[in-house]
Amino acid sequence: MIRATRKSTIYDIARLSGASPSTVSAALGENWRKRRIAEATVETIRRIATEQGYSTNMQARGLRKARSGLVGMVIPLHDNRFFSSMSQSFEALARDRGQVPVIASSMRDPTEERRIVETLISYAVDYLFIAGATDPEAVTAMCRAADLRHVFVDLPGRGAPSVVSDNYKGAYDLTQRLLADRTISGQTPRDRIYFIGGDDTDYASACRIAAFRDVLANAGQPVLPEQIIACGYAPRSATREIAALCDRLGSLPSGVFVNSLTAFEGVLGHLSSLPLESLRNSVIGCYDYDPFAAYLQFPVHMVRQDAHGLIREAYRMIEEDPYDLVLTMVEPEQIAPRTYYDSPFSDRG
Amino acid sequence: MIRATRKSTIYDIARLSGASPSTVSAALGENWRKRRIAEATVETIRRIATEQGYSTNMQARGLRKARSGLVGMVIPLHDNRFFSSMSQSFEALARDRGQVPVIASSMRDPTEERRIVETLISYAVDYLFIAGATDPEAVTAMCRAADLRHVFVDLPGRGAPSVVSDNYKGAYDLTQRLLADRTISGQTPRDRIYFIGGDDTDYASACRIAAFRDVLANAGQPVLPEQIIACGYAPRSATREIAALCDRLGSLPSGVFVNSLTAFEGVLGHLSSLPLESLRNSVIGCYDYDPFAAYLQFPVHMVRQDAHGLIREAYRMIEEDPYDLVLTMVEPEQIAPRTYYDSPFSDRG
DNA sequence: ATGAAAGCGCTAACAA
DNA sequence: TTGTTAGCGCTTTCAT
Repeated sequence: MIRATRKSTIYDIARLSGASPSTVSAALGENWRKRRIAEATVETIRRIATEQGYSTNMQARGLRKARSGLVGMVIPLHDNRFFSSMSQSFEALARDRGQVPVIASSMRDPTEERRIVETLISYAVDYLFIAGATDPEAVTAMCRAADLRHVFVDLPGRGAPSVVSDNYKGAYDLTQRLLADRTISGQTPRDRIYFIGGDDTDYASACRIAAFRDVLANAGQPVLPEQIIACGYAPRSATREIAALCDRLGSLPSGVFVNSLTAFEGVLGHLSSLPLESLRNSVIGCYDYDPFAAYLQFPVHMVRQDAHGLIREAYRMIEEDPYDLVLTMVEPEQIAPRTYYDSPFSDRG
Repeated sequence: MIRATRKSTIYDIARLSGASPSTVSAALGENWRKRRIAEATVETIRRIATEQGYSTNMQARGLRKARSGLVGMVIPLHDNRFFSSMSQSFEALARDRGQVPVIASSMRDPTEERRIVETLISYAVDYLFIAGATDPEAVTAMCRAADLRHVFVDLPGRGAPSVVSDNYKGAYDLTQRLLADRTISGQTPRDRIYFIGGDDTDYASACRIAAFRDVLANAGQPVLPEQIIACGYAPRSATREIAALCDRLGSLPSGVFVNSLTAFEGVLGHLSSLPLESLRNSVIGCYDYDPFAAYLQFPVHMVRQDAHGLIREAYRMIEEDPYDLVLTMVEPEQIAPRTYYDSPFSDRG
């Protein structure tokens, strides 16, 4: 392997062009107009820079300017439709602004989250976006100390602007649709609608559960404790819980509100062991969207969160002056069963 | 909003502790042993640093050491099961090593890819991983000039070590399974197996097409040009092409090899408009895995690529001395229809 | 066992 | 229109 020569610096270009380092710096940057560098000089310098394969050392620039050109985002995990859509949008918007996105996943672990924020601050990111924060107060404290603008996404914090999905409305509408689609509406345990999946201490789930309760209460079918099965996000536990529920009831309940794709994956693990017939008298909804889940052999009502809208709003907030502590809601979309949905990104493979 | 005080530096800590900046630097770092700093001094300094909420300015350190602690990875897109799994693995492995991962998506655009590599070089990343490169030669040229270790993932380059999925074997096995599962095996157009989706100029697709041809040729059913429909990755075009094909044949063909999840999403758009009965005499396979696709009303043979294995190998390669130009293959896994698959990540929501 | 000083590559004030 | 200079915060010789 041939060892390359040292990367060239503005001093090399200065020497080669006969100009001074500061002239080179200006000529290569945006502000050569107000420094009144002769156009000819600029051209020569740029030509030489290109020839030498020069590129700005961003660490040096960042050190000098005390801004890095990096923008950080923390997400719970990469391997998730919703969050990876956020990443895609975030990257596009950051690049539009000439910034370099750094996306890190916290695995929903507060310690890891703090470590990541600390690291991003060390690298002097210009802004920080935190999606699904596990400890918003701690994040705000760290960002305040570093004088860093930040914004919460999907899960709000009180120390910074926040942009969240309208979970209440999304769940309200979904529950209503389930109610409307049900064939039976008695009051036996089997006739009820059950909520399964998620974590009720989690902000988003709490909102959805509240909406679920409200719709059913308004319909004169107040929710009993056993109708809320917040068994986490793991497919496995959802499989176990839905199986246990079916056992208790003697059949599938008349309706199931599944509170995440991963829980739905688990529910499916059980449903697929049932004869298709037994699904006829049940209505299924899932909070979150997956194109394949939309094509199962039974209809599934889904909710699609607007990841792009969330990030767009978050960027708006963080760039806005004054930098207000407002809470912005972004509405999710209801997806009818078997719809072929056209996402901004699903056209790329 | 309360404006925070300036971030503290080693000079602040030096002043507060009565030690010199260089002592502080050493005490805060790893090499205070060989600098024979008194243990007591180290402790005092660390205590004060913690009190002051000190954290290293990585731009300054990076500038001085000429390494940033950042590791870059380029992927085609975030919003994709396979690539986002790679991101997740990459992040974990980078963090194990105390590095900070920066993941950027190229949208499969060579210009964008070059721009990203350029940017990452500007930030002095320590290593660069390029997944699904569109122009490996250009990437290698840039990395050589910057004396930057890099490795190609999923799509090989000749200028650096490469780790790729064994697309030939994955497709070979999948095609054989389709062949074995078929009920008919005549030679009419309808009795053939069709390959749909992907881009035949793309390395991975080319390997898969080659395997597809070979299996069928070996079975005495040489592949005709019209059996290969490499219509890209967009769901839409797959829908159009499968519909056109069914039109031509008067029914679904006896087998379909779908060459990506997005193409499969499109194929599904058409299949769902057909009576379930008409699928009975067809066997469907998809190169790539999705848990929901595994639960459709008809059996789907799938192939699951080992994203984690790819990244693990890539890291091994890039850290190895000597840094050899070898090509490593990682085998994908065949997933039987309706399998409930337990991925390393699917247990998290 | 510790301090002083140079310098990484860049930008911005200030001079000329 | 351009050059000189200081300094961002850190690490690393080289002295002591």
